[in-house]
Amino acid sequence: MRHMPDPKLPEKRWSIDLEKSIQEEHYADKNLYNRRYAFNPESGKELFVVDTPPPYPSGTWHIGAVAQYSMIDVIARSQRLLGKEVFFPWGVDRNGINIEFTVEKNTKRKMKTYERAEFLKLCESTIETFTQAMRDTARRVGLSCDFDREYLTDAPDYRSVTQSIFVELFKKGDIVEDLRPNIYDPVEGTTIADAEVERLPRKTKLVDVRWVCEDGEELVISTTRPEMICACGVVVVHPDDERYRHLVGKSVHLPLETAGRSTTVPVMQHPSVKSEFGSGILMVCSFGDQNDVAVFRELGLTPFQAIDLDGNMTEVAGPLQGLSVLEARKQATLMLEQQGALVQVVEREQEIPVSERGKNPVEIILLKEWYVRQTHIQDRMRELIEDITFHPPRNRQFLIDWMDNISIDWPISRRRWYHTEIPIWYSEDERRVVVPPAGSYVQPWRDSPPDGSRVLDRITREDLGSFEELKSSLGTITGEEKVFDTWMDSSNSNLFVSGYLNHPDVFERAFPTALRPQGKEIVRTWLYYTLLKSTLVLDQPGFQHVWIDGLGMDPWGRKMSKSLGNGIDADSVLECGAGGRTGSWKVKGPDGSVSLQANKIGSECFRLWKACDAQVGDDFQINPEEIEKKYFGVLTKLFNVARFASQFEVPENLEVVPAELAPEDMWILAEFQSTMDHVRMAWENLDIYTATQALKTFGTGLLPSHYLEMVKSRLYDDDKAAAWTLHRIVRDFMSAFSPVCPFFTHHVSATVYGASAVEVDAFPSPPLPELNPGTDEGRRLCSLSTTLQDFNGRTWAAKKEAGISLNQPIENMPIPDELGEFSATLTRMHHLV
RNA sequence: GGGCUCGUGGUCUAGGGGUUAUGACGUCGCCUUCACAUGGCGAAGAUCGCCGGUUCAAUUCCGGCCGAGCCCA
Repeated sequence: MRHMPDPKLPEKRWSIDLEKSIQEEHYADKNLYNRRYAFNPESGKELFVVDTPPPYPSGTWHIGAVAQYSMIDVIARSQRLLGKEVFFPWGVDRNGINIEFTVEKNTKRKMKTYERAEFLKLCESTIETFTQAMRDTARRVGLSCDFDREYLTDAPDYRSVTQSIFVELFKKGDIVEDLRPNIYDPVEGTTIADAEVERLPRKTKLVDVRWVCEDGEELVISTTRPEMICACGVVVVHPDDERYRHLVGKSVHLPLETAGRSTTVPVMQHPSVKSEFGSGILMVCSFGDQNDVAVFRELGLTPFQAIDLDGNMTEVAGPLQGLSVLEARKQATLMLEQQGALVQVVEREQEIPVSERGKNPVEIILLKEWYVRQTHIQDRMRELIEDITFHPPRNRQFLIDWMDNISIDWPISRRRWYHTEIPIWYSEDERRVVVPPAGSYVQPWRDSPPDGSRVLDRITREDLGSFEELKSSLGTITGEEKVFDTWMDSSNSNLFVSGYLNHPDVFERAFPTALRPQGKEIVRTWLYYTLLKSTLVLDQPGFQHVWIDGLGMDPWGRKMSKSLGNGIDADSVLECGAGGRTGSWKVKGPDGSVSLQANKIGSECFRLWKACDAQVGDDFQINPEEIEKKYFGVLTKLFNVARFASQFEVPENLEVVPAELAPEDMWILAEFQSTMDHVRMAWENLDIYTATQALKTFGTGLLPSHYLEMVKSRLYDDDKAAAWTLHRIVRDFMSAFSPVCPFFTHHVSATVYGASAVEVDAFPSPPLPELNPGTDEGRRLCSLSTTLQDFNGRTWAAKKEAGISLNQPIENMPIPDELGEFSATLTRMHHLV
């Protein structure tokens, strides 16, 4: 046997250390990096802008989110491979109450005890350290973002867009100020949106209170909020409830003392009453819950303001004035008891609404706040989103469901600090407002209006003239102190990355934004609000495609959370195997603590796992042991195929098909072209799963097990056609596979073929179009594959049966007639006699 | 309490009205050493959550129930 040249790929196998050194090289050379991945709108290619979810830096990055980002990267890379000019932005969402909490916790001081400017500085420096950790993880998992164009939602350029959009919508009348019931967190002192409310189970006391009608009839009403009696506007019963029909129209006395209001309320009918709950009679207060809000609105009642901004009872509560809500509740119960109006108290489990971030029980109170009008535009939004392709299609339903529930406008003002400021000043008489010109970022709590600001009528929004001219007539102006809800910022992300305001020429070509990838848990917030903005501002659908992924779960299918102790750190998985260190994780399972171990994972294996293991939209279980077991072997196999190929000389020109291809070369090319056709279509459809599965099946199955075994001897004999076929397939395979494993394929292709797979900007074309799927010859050759695999398998099995090694001759293995064209090859391969 | 989604060998997963239900991991047996034991061949292992209905035929369609997840009240 003659000595074979050393393989061009020197490493014996794929390793995490190799992966890391390739990665470091990849990110170190900035010029090269930008040439590969930076957005160049002038390239002449079709634009494909990805509205990357800007992560919120809060210490560690959740592994489920990192997995999702790696798939967004796969999409970005696959679109580049298809020849698109991809903008894969890297943005970081840094506004918000979370960082305020972190600073409060770190310094053990409440926000409002600081100077506002001082507190903002603390927030900014704290969030910057978290941001840096996130940038590192982004590179470690291989994201090909345009990092030089990083945007931060707390930076002036981003905030100016938010402010400009506010001014625009205010002028159009789509943003209004109003005194309305608001969900309010009295502990944090801020309004919050519907979407930020969650429910926690808590024990509460349900008290049955005796009320007395004008005519002396007594009725019993159950309530968990006796302190709200002072804000009661009406007592209601169900229209079908025979028991109480006679009460309708009567007046009942409030069972507690109040101040400055009528001491009786009417009894009316309302269908929202649950007749089987308690006595079936409901007191409606401003505001015990959302249903109360609806009843007040529907019956046209004037609400009372019973709770102030600090969460204390107001004047209307009479003797309870000044008490906190909880104290007032106790006191009210006590007073009812003393008056003999208390029938009974029952302890029960109830889900109470709390703020998502502070976990404080929220109140619904009347406040003057800023709102984005949204109820009037739902029908138009529905029409516009028809044009958006959802991946998977069924996840469109999450959005529709949420939209079905929209009944009130979106409150966007918050009484917090580390957020974008509401860009408005009020005249001394409060009838006029000053707004800044488009493109500027202002902080009205400390700045004066900049040049170019306009004066508007506060109610009619009529433009009264420039601020410079009218300045003296406004009196002392007051800057707005409130800020925006963070969704007001992040729902501009697609506009921002598509060039809105900043790059009008790009925006024209890039909008609707090609792709919004995100998790399904923020459909009702991020996706919904973004689409709302696109509708209000541009009357367009915000996106061409929306790709909604499932959630990362623990190995038992449960949500990962701190309280369950079942979290897995992203970096530990990506670094598993580096420097020979193994990974081990202690995870709390349903039956106690479980120890998981893996030897090597890294980014390529991690990405391959996510690409192969779950379809988009499905929740996925994250188990490092399984990731390694199921997918590291695939990398090893593919690496070995490439390494094996790399010992044979690479033909001068891989584009020119040799004249003398053998039948098995034609066969594998037909199979390869069929695979590649599937892969190309899958990449076009943003279908990562199908593309990766097809490549994996071909690359670890037919190619090595059957084709390589068939042509080995030809390769050793220096057969040019076999070498050409193998190299052409390996090279193009690496290109098609590069979106999933960019560093792996880069290494192989750059080392063996001198051109990196990550730079390929056209999907590899089939070398023999006459063998494409759909052609007769292509179909014929592919149809032989089953028979061929079956024959090879039977032969190997027969040798095993006979106890002989694979390179021993074997008798009585007739080659099936269909495989006639391969008979010489098969005879030589199996040593058939 | 409501809505939506999901429920396929031990584990994860493909599929879809019709003869023996896909693949992977794991398990077991055997093989090999001239690309690859991080390999190859083979075997065992599923009443496709449960109960009804539609149908000549359902795991696949419909309804109910149970379980999981997300969201809402």
